[in-house]
Amino acid sequence: MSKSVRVRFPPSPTGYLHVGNVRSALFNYLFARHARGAFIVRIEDTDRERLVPDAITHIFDSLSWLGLTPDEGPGLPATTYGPYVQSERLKLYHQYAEELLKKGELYKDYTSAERLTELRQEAQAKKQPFRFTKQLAQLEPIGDEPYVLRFRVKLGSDVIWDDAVWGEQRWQREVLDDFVAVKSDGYPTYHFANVVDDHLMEISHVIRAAEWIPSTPKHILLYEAFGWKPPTFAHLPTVLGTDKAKLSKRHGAKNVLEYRDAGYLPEALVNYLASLGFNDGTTKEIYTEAELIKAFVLDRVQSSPAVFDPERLDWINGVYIRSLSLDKLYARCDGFWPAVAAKHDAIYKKRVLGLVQERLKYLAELPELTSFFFSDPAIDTKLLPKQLDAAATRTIVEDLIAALENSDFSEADLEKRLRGYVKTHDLKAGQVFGLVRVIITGQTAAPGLFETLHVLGKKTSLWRLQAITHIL
RNA sequence: GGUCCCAUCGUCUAGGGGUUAGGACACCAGGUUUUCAUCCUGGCAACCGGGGUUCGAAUCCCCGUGGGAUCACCA
Repeated sequence: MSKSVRVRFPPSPTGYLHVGNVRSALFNYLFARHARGAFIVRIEDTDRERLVPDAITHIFDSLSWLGLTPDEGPGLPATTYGPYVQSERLKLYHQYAEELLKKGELYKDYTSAERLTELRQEAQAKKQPFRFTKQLAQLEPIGDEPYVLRFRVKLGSDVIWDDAVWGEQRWQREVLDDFVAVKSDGYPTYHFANVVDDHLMEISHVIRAAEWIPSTPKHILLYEAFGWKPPTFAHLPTVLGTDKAKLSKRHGAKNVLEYRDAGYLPEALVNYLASLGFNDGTTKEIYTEAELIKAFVLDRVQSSPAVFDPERLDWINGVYIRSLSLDKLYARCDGFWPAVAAKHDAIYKKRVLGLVQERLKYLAELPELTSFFFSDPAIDTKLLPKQLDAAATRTIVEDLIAALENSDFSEADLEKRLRGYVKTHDLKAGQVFGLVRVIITGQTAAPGLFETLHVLGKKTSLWRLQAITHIL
């Protein structure tokens, strides 16, 4: 048995979890479960300026909605690895920073922000890549200005790692710059805190988005400076928007809770997200979580970027909605019914749901699909069959009222009477049914007519037919 | 611009020295049907280009092109 698998998902509470982020969380989760290892959530709140107050709540709500339950993390029973919030680990970072400072791996830099911008602009003007080195640093204070701790990148052999997804990666040290490890406010940067924590928490695999590839060499240098063994790195392909650019706010990159609120099922989102950059080599499309866990291996993670396709998500969600039993689906519909449905009981709503289940792509469509079951629709007379003039329409409606007056409103009887009427009057079924459909539902597209009338009931159905005669 | 990465239908992808290059979404057509949806059947649609290597390349190599990521006291 090799060293146990421990992976982590380290969100920063500077924003909400969007689908790109959560894909990383999912892959970590699947990898951990597959290997019977630990899935750890660590909050990286070292950017004090951009903290978003309710982001942490949002992040945990998102993970729990998707069922990505952490084994270790904030709010969970304490372990020797905790705490799992970086702002509570400051002493640790200072202690390790001190160690590197003594070793000469870190140095104090008093360079001002203005000076830094100036240097960058100069480099820009000369079309040279800007690379901060110790020669550029201001090693002594002029007054009482704050300093940062920079990591000294020494020249040497290339930094190499064997990425579990991308294969061997090789970086020349010349292109790396002396990055900041501890900021002037005393907080560590991502690079520093991340490495210290991953080591202390005995993280075995760092599975994160591909945008981290360029900073991985810095992390490796840090491991080297400490004399620590780096974890295995596995970078996940970027998730792109339809315009092929990295998914972000400007795509309206929806955050996870927005999908919840639109009535996507978590298992459907998980299924879809898992297919973004991973497949098991079969033609299987629909996976339970257990199947994903079983199938998930890093070997089969893609290195080419994947475009997020909302239409495919809709399809998968529809598949899941259709596969649910009526009771189970009903249980998920809370909060999605139109307001007018409130005064109706569960039995009635379930019957309605039964009629629209196969038409739903996501639950937020419920109101537009079902509102006429709960309140009389407004009738747009332009939707009535154009082949019939007002007089003919009126006659048919009146005949129909008479024909249905004695019906028991079972689907079978409804069908018998309506078809019978069409036949004896030598009319077209489509025309008459279309007419009734618009009168009853206010729409030209709706569930089956007999089922609809049956569920709606005799009183409401006849009432709607009668009402229309007044406006014809 | 520097560095790095990526490249099979519009999209997600399978495959990979010799295949009719497979599946799914979307789209189109037909069937079922009272509409819509579901369901069934069929169709459209791809190996970025050029050189090599090879008996043979979409597959391996090189170059080009295109796309992406990243170059912060943000993560």
